[in-house]
Amino acid sequence: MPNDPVGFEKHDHGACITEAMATAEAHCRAHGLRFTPVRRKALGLLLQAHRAVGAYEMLDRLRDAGFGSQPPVAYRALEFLVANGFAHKIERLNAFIACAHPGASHSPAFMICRICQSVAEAQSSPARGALGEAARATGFTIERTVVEATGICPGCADKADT
Amino acid sequence: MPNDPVGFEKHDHGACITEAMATAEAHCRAHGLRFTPVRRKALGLLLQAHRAVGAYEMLDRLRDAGFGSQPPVAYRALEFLVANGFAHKIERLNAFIACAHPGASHSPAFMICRICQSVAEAQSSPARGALGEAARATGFTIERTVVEATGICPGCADKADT
DNA sequence: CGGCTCCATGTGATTATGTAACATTGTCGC
DNA sequence: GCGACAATGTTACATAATCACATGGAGCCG
Repeated sequence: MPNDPVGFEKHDHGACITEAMATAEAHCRAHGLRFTPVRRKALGLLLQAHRAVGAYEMLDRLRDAGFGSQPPVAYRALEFLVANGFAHKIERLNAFIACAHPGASHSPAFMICRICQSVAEAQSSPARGALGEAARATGFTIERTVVEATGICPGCADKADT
Repeated sequence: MPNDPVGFEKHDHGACITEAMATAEAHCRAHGLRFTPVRRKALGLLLQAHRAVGAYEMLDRLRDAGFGSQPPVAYRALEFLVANGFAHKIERLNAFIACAHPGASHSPAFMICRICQSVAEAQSSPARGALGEAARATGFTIERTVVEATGICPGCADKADT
């Protein structure tokens, strides 16, 4: 597996982590949610990794950090993060990634590089466009959408050119 | 599990099956593909079911029909159908469904009812819209897209009104 | 025909992913 | 403190998917 850098562009990584944690912290306080140690650790790990992380990989890290060692430990923490918009599940990869725009209104779309597995998050408005039209036409009520594109990220495209 | 009718509208089911099989048949002949008994049976089962079918459910039916009883049997047949556009994988459900528009250019979008699990297929053009814009902006090359909306189908909305 | 190659199939074994159920512990409001 | 409820931990299990290797049939070439 390649995959260390990610997101297609460079970040001030440390700052982006601290900020995301602070945002989550604030959101939980504001909404009476319990941002417990496992959940905090799980979000920290996702932010640190800065890529899509499988539930069982998360479980390993959580065990290393002294938490329980059974699957539900990881799944519950991830479920909490996803439910509250701090993370997203990438269906194509059966993996989870920290949200890149916490707080934003959120109908995310993802671009997944099939070479290096990196994932970038963008916004989408699926209700507009062909899908929304089809939904209105048939009487379907959209509650949530998954939009995931697979392809080649700029970094891998460059390497391939060589 | 509810789920017998599906697709949100009524069909002439028999005719739609025969036609889809014929289309597949023709496509294979034209492209030198081998439309073998397992593959034919698998497509038939998908069309018959007219809903999303898991790989292991497919395996059961194939075994009943006298084919092998190990997972690869189902996965290989499904892989063939998907690769050639006769079926699609619904990532949200880890299940497969017969293509509703075989032959069409194909960038499908799905509407999945969270009550009755029914699935309808629509066309999408993800390259236009917010996602395409983001891809162009970052230099990402889109090869394939997954677009899946979950929500409530008209049938279940009616029942809920009661 | 005989032999070759390629692809498809069958099978056993294993890995990966995800849930159900239930006991225990901790937190919060009263 | 006490009752209600949320969160955690663990056992066990269910579902989904892949690897590796042997067998068998279709088509080609000589």
